[in-house]
Amino acid sequence: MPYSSFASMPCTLSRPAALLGERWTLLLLRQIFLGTRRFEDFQATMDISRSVLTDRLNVLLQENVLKRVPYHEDGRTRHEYRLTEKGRDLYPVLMALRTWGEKWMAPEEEESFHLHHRDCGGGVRAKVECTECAAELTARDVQVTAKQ
Amino acid sequence: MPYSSFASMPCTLSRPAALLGERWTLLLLRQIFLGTRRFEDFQATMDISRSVLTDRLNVLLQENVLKRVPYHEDGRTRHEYRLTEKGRDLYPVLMALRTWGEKWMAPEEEESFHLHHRDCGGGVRAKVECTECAAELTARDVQVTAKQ
DNA sequence: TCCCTTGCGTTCGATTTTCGAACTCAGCTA
DNA sequence: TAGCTGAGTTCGAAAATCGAACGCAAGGGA
Repeated sequence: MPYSSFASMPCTLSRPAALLGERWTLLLLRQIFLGTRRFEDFQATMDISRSVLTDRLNVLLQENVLKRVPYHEDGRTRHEYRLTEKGRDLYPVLMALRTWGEKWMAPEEEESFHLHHRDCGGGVRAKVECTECAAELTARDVQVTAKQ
Repeated sequence: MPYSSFASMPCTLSRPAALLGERWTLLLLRQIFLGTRRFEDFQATMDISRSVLTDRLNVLLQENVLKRVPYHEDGRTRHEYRLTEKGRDLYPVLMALRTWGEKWMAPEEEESFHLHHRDCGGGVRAKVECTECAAELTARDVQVTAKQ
């Protein structure tokens, strides 16, 4: 079973994991959420090779995580990469990574960006919760049952 | 800048992203959360090559996401791989992936596992919330400011 | 004692991915 | 006309991954 075939496994976790578990994809999404939209800017800020950048952008376009949007500059039409609704919905994944990174991989100095809620100025964190009782859940609170 | 150097960037998102954005690592963690603990079982369920499996397990051991725990079977001592507290804390990341996968990549048939809260039987989902007002947040509700 | 099995790796040559540098191409601009 | 710029494409070299075979230590059975 090659790595890519996880993309077709009947598991709601393994397919996203196969997509985002490709080299550069998570870092690319991080840049996009930070506002980067153009090929040259991805190349400059991440220093990814151009061919791999092309490939990753195309995969995300195909998966409908990104869309190409035309814009005008200096009188000519170009395209930029923007998140679709599906792409914007990946925000909790990135925030879960950040929340984890802050707790467990933070260096001595503090983080380089501050995130806060526009309305109230509070901090931001990812969590898992029960859809019924709204309790915060850890792996131990969750029972896994194979579907019959 | 090679891919691996993101591991040392002063960003609480890019370091975890560089770690989990390595091929197989997310899928390996998925198996571990599902209860797989032994080398042979990882090999059998994921069909990853043995050398890469060795490498990924070692990276996760080094990062202190996993620990080796001795156990006895047939009178001899062996080791299994278990999550540390740091590793268990990755649960929200995996659940965020799953929540996204369910919404956006679910095939016609339903998922192969059911997850539910042990105490009340409710469903499980990942979300991002404000640490002050507890509102659920999307990317648009969050302001990013560079730390000065 | 000798041989077989098991679990857990390591080694190695072949195949895939990724890398970096150069090249292409279209549409301005001087 | 020549040059510049954004957005790729191409291609040979380097790195990562693959599958299959090998190693090895600790039982168990004959």
